[in-house]
Amino acid sequence: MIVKNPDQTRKMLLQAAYLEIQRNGFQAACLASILAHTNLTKGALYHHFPNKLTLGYAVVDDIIREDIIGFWVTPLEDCENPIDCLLNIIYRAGEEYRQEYERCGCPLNNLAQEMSPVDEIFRQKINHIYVLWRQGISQALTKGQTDGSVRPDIQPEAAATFIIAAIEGCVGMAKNAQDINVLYKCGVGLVHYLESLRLVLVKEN
Amino acid sequence: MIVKNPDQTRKMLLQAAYLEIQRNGFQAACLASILAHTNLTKGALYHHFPNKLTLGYAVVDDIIREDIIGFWVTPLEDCENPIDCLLNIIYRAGEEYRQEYERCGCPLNNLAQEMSPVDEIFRQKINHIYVLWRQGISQALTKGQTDGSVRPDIQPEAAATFIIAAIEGCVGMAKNAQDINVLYKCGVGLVHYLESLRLVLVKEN
DNA sequence: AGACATGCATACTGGTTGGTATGATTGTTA
DNA sequence: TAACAATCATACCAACCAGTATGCATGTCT
Repeated sequence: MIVKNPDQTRKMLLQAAYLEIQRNGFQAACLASILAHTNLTKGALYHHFPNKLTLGYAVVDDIIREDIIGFWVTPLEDCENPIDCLLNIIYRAGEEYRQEYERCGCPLNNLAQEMSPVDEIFRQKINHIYVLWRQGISQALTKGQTDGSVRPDIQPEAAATFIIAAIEGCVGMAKNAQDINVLYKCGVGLVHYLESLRLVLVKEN
Repeated sequence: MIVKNPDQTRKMLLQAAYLEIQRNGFQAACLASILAHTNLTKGALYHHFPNKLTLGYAVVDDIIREDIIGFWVTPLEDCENPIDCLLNIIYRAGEEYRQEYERCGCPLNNLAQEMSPVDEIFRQKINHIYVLWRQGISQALTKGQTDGSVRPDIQPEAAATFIIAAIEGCVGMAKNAQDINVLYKCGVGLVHYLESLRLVLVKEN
C-alpha cells in the first residue's frame, strides 16, 4: 500500500494546476481536468486548498515566484559585469525555451494579463514578483554604474523596468506567432538595447 | 417606434462584446453580461452571430484590427523620418492612455496571450494583425535606410518585431502595476532604443 | 486497545452559461 | 392585400463546474 504523503500530494496538485493554468489560463482552468492529470480526486484537492482561488495563489507563490527568482534574479547576485550577466541569462532562456513554453509563453505574464484586472490579490502577488525582479536588475545595474561597467547617465530603475517588459513582450510575440524564430528576432533588439547600456571606456595611451 | 436597424444592432453587439472581452477576457466573457450593456437579448445576438466564437472573431476583425492599423500603421505611411513618426505615435499613445485602457491593457495583446494556445483561428487572426503592424514599421524603417535617416546596419524586420514586443510589454507591465508611471518609465527605455536606430550624420566642414 | 485526527475517495448539488425553439412584429414583394 | 422574409424577444434546456456532505481508511496519542 502506498503511504499517503500530504506534502507530496500538495506538490502534485500544485504542479498539475500549474500546467493547466499555463495552458488554459486560471479562469478557464478546470479542477476536474487538473485532477485528471493526477491520481487524486476532489477530496484531496479540497483537503489541501479551501477553494480554486487559493490554489491559484499557491501556484503563484510556490512555483512561479521561485522559478522567476531562481532563473532571472539570483544569478544576478555577485556577478562582475551586470550586462554580461543579463545577456548570459537571456541566452540561457533562449536555449531552454522549448515546446510547451513556446506554445504557452511566460506563466507570470499570462497570469498577470489575465488576472490583474479581475482579482486584486492575484495582481498584488504577481506585481510583487515583478518588483523583486525589477529590484534585482536595478541593483545589478547600479552596482555596474559604480564599478564602471554601466553608463552613468541611465536610470537603473527605468532600464530594469524596460528590460523586463521587453522580455515579456518578446516571449508573448513568439507565443502568438508560435515561432521560435520570432523570439530570436526579438532577442536581437533586446541584446542591442542591453549593449547600449554599456560604458565603453576609451583607452588613452 | 424605433426602426430596427440590423447594421446598427450588429455594431452595438460588437462594441459591447469588445468591452466585456477587454475586461474579463474572451473565455470568461458572459453573453448575458454583454447583452445587459445593450437593450438587446439573445435573439438579436444569435440572429447576427451563430455562436460566441464567431462573435469573438468579429471583434478582432472589425474592431481591434481597425484600431491597431489606424493608430499604429497608417500614420507611418508617407512620413519623412520613421523614427520621428514612431516617437510621435508613441507619445500620442501615452497621452491617450487612460483609465479603462490602463486597467485592461492592450486588447490585441490580451486576446493574443489568452486565446493563441486555445483556438487556432483566433491565433491566426491576431497574428495577421501583428504581421501587418510589423510590415508597417519594417517598411518605414527600410525607407528610412534608403533616405539616410535610419542606420543601415540594423535589420528592419527584427527591429520592427522588437519595437512591437516592447510596446506590448510596456503596456502589460503598466496594466499589472496599475500605475501609469510604470508605462512612462518603460517608455524611456523604448525611446532610447528608437533613438539608437537613427543614423546620425556628422557634418564635415 | 480505544479514541481521535489526518488524508483522502465518492457521490451529489446548485448555480452559471452557451445555445435552441418558438413566436411576435415589421418591412417587402408579388 | 396576401405571402414571405428579416429582425428581434421570450422561455427554456442541457452541460459544465466549483463546491459540499459523507464516509472510509490509516496513523497517532493516551
